Amino acid sequence: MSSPQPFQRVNRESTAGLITRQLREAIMLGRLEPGTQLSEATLAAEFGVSRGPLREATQRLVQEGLVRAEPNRGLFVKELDEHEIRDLYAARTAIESAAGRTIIRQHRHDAVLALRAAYESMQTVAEQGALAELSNADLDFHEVLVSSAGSPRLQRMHQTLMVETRMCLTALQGTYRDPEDQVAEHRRIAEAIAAGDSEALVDAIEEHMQEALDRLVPGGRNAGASARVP
Amino acid sequence: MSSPQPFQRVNRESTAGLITRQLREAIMLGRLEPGTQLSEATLAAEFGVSRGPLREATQRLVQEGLVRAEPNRGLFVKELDEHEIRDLYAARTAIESAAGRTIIRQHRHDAVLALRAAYESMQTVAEQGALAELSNADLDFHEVLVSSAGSPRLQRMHQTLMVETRMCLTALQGTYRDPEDQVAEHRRIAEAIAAGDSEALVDAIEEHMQEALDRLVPGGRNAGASARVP
DNA sequence: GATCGATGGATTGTTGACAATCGATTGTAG
DNA sequence: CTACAATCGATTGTCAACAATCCATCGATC
Repeated sequence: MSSPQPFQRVNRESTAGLITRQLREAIMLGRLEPGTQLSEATLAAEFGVSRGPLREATQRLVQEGLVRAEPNRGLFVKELDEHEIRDLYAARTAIESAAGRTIIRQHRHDAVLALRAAYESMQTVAEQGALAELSNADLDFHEVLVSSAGSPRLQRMHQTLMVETRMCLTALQGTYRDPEDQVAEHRRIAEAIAAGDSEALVDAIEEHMQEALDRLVPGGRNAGASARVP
Repeated sequence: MSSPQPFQRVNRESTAGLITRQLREAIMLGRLEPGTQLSEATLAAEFGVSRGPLREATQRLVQEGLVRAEPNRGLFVKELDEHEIRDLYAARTAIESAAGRTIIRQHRHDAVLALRAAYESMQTVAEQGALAELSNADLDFHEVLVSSAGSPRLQRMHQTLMVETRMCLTALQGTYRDPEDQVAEHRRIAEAIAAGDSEALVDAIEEHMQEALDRLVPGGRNAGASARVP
């Protein structure tokens, strides 16, 4: 046997899949603003397909939580309020902590190397002052973190969360933050894993998420899901 | 203003939603055995609807991971191999630990009460010797655990995992286990939360999941996702 | 003047038929 | 008897038209 996979399976992605990707990206990057109504007929015409595949695509996005469907009313791009954003980051904390703990438990040195490479890549673009690229490198780091855990389910759940995260980042585009701090937080996460210190890892991730939240929801302070008593 | 929600919104569930639920339940309870091919035409005829809504329903299940779609071949009920089951329980560990930690962090005494009620309910059915009911009560406990955390995203991810869990339980229907142990494990989880001890909580959940794994995959021992070196 | 009811426009929800694709079967040549 | 090629059946993928539903606007009545 020569190479294990001489050729990649010819990828005949379904049209629904293609449309899903395009729509998801449009939402993610803010090209479709939150709250916008999506007309099936209009979109179908724009994509040059029938309403069948398009409907399938939008239904996927509904299930991903990026689109809200009001029965017999229409489809609307999901709007993320403060509550939603908090929940998003809580969920990310859960997934990414679990991923990190898994890596630690399995002594995955290759994962550590990949994570170091990821934050060093952040460092590089940070020094170049490419803020947009830094954002991508940031997301890449988290992607590497979760994919290194080798859990398809965690990874799939995380992907959805990362799309929403990108929505948030798009929303506060322009806000400045010290790139060095940003890189440092990720280094701290990676090195906690390298050191096999689960507690330090969870602390690092929780603080990292809190940091992000503070920039996204400047007003609200602690207040978990409850806030029943003032 | 009288009651905050005098009446619940009239629930006109879409036909696709109804079909999705029915199919999901059939898969969950083993009425549709893993590996079975699902014919759109046949199913549509059985449900008495067109292929449109039915297709939408199956696509949802595909995205939930309960059904595998081979392009131009057909739909097949997902089969859970050992690897999948391990991943499933790893993902559950992640979600449920996070849920528990959230409850602890927010000092949600109501959640503790709900959890105690849940395992006491287990205790009751265990004493009555109703094994099928005990299974349900078991799943209920975990449902309460995650829903108490008040995170829509964690809860949604968990629901999917619980359906797969039910598939597993259906598969090993008939295997006996000491009900007292089963209840005790859940009590330990609940009391770790009551005590606010995050570490004890995670330990309890991890052992609980390991216990379940041991019964589901008797052959395989540790071996995470790797098993590279014997 | 305010409330209730009817009409209109637009949207989704649903349907049945058509086309493209794939795997298995069968037939044929070597 | 084996290997290859064409055919066949079945399935999904796709489409355009139809029906049902909802919201907004407008008019009538109290």
